[in-house]
Amino acid sequence: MSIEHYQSKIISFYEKNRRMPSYGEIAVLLGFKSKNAVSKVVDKLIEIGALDKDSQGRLVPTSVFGEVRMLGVVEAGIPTLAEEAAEMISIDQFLIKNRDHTYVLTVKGDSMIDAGIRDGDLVVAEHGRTAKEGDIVIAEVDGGWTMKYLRNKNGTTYLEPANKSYRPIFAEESLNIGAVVTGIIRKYR
Amino acid sequence: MSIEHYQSKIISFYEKNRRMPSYGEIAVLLGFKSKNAVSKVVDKLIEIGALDKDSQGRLVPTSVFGEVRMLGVVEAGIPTLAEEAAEMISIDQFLIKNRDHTYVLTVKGDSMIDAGIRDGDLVVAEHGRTAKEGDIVIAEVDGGWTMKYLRNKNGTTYLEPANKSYRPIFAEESLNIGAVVTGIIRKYR
DNA sequence: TTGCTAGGTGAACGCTCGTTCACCTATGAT
DNA sequence: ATCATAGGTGAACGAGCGTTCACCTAGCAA
Repeated sequence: MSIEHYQSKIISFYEKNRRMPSYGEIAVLLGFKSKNAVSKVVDKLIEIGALDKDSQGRLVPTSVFGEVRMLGVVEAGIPTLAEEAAEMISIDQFLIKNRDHTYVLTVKGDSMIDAGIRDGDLVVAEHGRTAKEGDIVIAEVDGGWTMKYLRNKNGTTYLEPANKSYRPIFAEESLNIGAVVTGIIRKYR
Repeated sequence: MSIEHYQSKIISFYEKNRRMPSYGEIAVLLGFKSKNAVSKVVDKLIEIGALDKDSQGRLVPTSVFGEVRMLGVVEAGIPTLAEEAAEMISIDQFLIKNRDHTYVLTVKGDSMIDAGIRDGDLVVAEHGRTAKEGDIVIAEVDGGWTMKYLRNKNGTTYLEPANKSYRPIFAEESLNIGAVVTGIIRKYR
C-alpha cells in the first residue's frame, strides 16, 4: 500500500472521529500487527509533511479538514504544483463568526436577484445582531417571512427587494428582524 | 466562572490545536490545580451535552467546528430556541469535494454579474476536472487568465461573459481551462 | 552466493493519561 | 449554631500511550 494511502486512511479517521487515532488504532487501520511498524510509517509521514506532531509530541493533522488554498485574484490563474505556497483558509471560519447564532437558509424566489442572490442559493444569517440600514435581513412582516434590504427613510423602516419588478414592502402591523444576512453560498452542479 | 465559559475555552483549544486538551492541560486552561476538578467539570459538560466521549472513552467535541444549523427555506424564518431540531451541515464539506484540487480565488470585475457573481466574491474552483459546455471556468486565453462561461457553438469553443456590455472571447492562439467553478462565497461586512 | 537494507514482528520500557481515593473548605439552608 | 453540599486539593492507581529494543525476512545489488 502506498504512503499516500496511509495518510488518507489516518485523515479519514480524524474526520470521522474528530481526533487522531492512537498508534494501536492506526495499526488496525493500516493492517499492521505491531506498533513499531506504525511508528516508522508515522515518522515517514511527518517527514514528508503529511502529518504533524504538536509541541507536546501529539499527532495532529497538517491542516484542518476543509481548509483550502487561497489564491489572489482570478487574473492570476491556477498555480502549478511547483509554485504552490498559497495561504490556507477555512471557509467555515471565514463565513461564521458566532456559530450558535448562525443559521443557513435556502433562498426561494428572485426578489434579491440584483443583489446577486439567486433562487436556490444558501444564505448565512446571524440571529440576534443589530441590523443597520442597507443590510440584507430576514424579517417577519405582517406574519410572513422574507429576505430583503432593510431601508429607513424619514424615520420609516421598510423592506426593499433587489428586483425592479417588485415593490418595497411597508409593514401594516409588524416588522420583526429575525436575522442579518452575513454571507452567501452557491454550489454549482 | 460559568460552565459555558469552560466549554468555550476547551473548544477554543480544540480549534487552535486540532485536538482535545488532556485533563492536565484543561486544568491549566481553566485555572485548576487538580485534575479531579477537571474530571468533575468535564462530567458536567458531558451531561449537558457540551462535550462528548467517543466509544474509546476519549474526549471529542460535540460537533465539528464550522457546522451550522441548516434550515429549510427563507420563508420559514428563524426558529426559536424551543423548536431547534435543525440539521447540521459543514459548509466546507458542502462546497468542497476534492480538497487537494480545490482553490479559492477572489473575483475582480463585473463581467459575470448576470450570473450573480460580483466583484469581491470568492469563487471555489476545482482544478483537473473536465469542463462541460455551460460551466463557469477559469481559463487562460492568449496568455491572460479570466473567468467566464464555457461555450461551444458549431465546434468552436469560446468564452462568454455574463454581462451584456462585454463581448464573447474567441481565442486567437490558445484556450486552456485551468479550473471549473464549483461554488461561490460572499461575505457581507 | 553473499550481504545489505527496507519493512515488518513481538516484547518491554517508562511516562502520562483519566480516574478515584480521602480530605479540605466556603457557603447557604435549617 | 449546625450541618449538608458544591467545588476544590493532592496523592495514588492501573491502563494504555508512544518509543525502542532485539530480531526476522524478502528482495535487490554486488
